Amino acid sequence: MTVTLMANKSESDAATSLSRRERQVMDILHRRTGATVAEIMADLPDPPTYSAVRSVLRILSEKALIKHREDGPRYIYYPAEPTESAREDVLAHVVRTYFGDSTEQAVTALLRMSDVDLSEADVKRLRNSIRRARQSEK
Amino acid sequence: MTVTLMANKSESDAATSLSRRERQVMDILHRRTGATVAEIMADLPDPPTYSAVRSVLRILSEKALIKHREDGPRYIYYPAEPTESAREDVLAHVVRTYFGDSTEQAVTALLRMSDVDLSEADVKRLRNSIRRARQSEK
DNA sequence: GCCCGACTGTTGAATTTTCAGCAGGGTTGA
DNA sequence: TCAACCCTGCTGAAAATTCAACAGTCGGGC
Repeated sequence: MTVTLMANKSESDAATSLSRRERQVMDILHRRTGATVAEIMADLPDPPTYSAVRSVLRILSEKALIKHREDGPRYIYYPAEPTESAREDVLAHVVRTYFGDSTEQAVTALLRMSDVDLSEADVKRLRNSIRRARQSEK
Repeated sequence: MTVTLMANKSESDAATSLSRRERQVMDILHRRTGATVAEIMADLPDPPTYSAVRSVLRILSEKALIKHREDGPRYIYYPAEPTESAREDVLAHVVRTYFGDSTEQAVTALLRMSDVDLSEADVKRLRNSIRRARQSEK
């Protein structure tokens, strides 16, 4: 039997090992589920030049963190790992770092933040979506 | 009357504007709620030298993102903004970036990930903790 | 009292990240 | 068909980050 232990410091951190710009670009690609260079540039804080953006994209490609498809004359870049998969990693990181690994506290904070009132109806909806999600993954 | 608008791209990003090491160190400080240089160094991926860590700490101090108190002969560093406050920013960022601003989806993912079953008892517990949290903030 | 060890403050260099300019190729519209 | 434009690929430099070495200070044990 083989057991894989996650070293306490690594966390499979393709996540934390990115540079500032790299991370910003990845965020944009997840938010927009794909974007052109122009769109990325527009969304970046302190927008750099077109060339600068393309440099970051080249590096992300080399690291195999993004892919692109052609859309007429231009490229549309998107995350190599789909957003749905990345979600788990991100949530795990946040829960561990900011909530002492307590999922419950994280959920509480989320609901509180968003002024969700957790009425009966909401609970039912949550239950259903969780159930559906579980079903569809089998 | 003065109205402050949040530019759609800024998100008050003291968060996304940090360098790789800076972010890693901030994460560690939040996780441990304060740490010595030695502890930080031990937790960093690809641990650099003692001096390197201290450089990052100096920069974070200059940016007023961390403080320190003395503990006998050494310093204990901790985030200037307490973890509780930082939580909101982080969650908002994650929800926006990875869940299309849908808090509900984020909650669902969290619960699903952690195999929480959302029984009656759990719901009650959640309700209570939210209620308590709301009370105590008034 | 004195030495030893551990820690901080600072300086400057190596490395990485970020960036701009230029050349080449394809697409579009007249 | 042809020209203008937009986009990509690439190269090298500027800027920022990351790092190591050194000097000084403080506390603790002998």
